[in-house]
Amino acid sequence: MSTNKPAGSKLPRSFYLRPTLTVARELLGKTLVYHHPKGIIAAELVEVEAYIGEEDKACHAAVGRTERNAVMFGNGGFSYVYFIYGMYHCLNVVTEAKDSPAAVLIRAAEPIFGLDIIRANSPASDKKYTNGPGKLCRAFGLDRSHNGLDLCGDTLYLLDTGKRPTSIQTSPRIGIKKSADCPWRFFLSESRYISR
DNA sequence: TGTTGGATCAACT
DNA sequence: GTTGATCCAACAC
Repeated sequence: MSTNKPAGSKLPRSFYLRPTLTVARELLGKTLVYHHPKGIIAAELVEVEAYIGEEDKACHAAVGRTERNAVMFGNGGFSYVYFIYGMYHCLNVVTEAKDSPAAVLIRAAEPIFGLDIIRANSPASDKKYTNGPGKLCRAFGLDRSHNGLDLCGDTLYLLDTGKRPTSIQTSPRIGIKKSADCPWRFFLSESRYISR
């Protein structure tokens, strides 16, 4: 038996308006859903990182509000997608209330739906499609045009499937040079889809 | 108007 | 462990 869409209840705005570290931890095990032009893609989140406010030197909001990071200064529950290193995009979930700039970077996920589309978006040589923020966005077909989407809308959103992960671990964030010692990376230690 | 470096990844040594 | 690919936002001038 097969389904034609992932099951679960969409996370409400109130989920995102809480403290960023709480949101980051609770995002693990949730299902990211994207209504791609070719069909529905979904993956279960297994690795995230928190970027919190203007005090966090690694957070893009540390330089103050700019055109690029403006969405982080808005209300929680929106997408923040940026382009980096000339070839990759990264997907973030904006958290906390307006004027409290913070976000959670989606680093890795386990594909559970729309594998044919993910495969079509990825290089044929690639075996792991979503074990890193750049690869995950490529697999989903996300780019800067998806910046600022309302995650309480019907294009890009997260589902609570009722799953409650038990093996959550923390570590310092990966790939940054500023404030690299903050243990704000959360991941499911038993997952085979973690980055690195 | 020009320069620089980054929340990455893969392919090297 | 190091490096190249390759774009754009931020900042210096």
